[in-house]
Amino acid sequence: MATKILPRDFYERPTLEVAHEMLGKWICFQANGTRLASKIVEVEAYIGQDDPACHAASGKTKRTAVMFGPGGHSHIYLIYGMYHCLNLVTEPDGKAAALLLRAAEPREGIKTMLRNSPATTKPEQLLSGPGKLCRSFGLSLEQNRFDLTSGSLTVEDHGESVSRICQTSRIGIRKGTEKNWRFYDADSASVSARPKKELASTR
DNA sequence: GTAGTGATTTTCT
DNA sequence: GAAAATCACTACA
Repeated sequence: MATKILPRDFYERPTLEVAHEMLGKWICFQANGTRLASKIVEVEAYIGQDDPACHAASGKTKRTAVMFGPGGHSHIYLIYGMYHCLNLVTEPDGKAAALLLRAAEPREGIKTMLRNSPATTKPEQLLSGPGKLCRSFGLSLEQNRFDLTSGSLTVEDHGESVSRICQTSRIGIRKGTEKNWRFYDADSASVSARPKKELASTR
């Protein structure tokens, strides 16, 4: 199966549509000659216009500027001072929206990922969460605003698909939990499912 | 086994 | 000065 990098057209469509099709695609990153690749199994949609949880909801800032630009770019930022989150910008230029990659299944470069995450020993748990995903990939603010169509960070179609897609409320945010914009592969062991906390909205 | 809390830095008000 | 889309460790049953 020939692999192909997703064109910018793929991203510049309605975010919820892209989110659905993003599951099963591969996220790939080349670092120091090592190729890392993993299958995306969990994403969340953040749409600036009608989403109180989106960082871009309260206006365009330096931090969220890339979300207002054209789709097909990476948006990485630091959360809670210690962890990074990787977003894929969607929608055409001028509309703020992005997909947060929450979890993936390791496919290539697992050895390197294990070295990046010493506390994690099981491969299926290397990428079971947005913070862990970035740590295992070695992503930081250096990779912010990368072009996903022509850089060392890309999303590819390997012909894999997801058998069952679940749609639930989002996790780990304090506003906008009523939006059911979280999508994940129901059959994957790498999903960062936390059923008990999903029901409890307060913290 | 579940539940609760601390870590740590970038960005915005 | 405060918040932020998280994770891992500790305590206790």
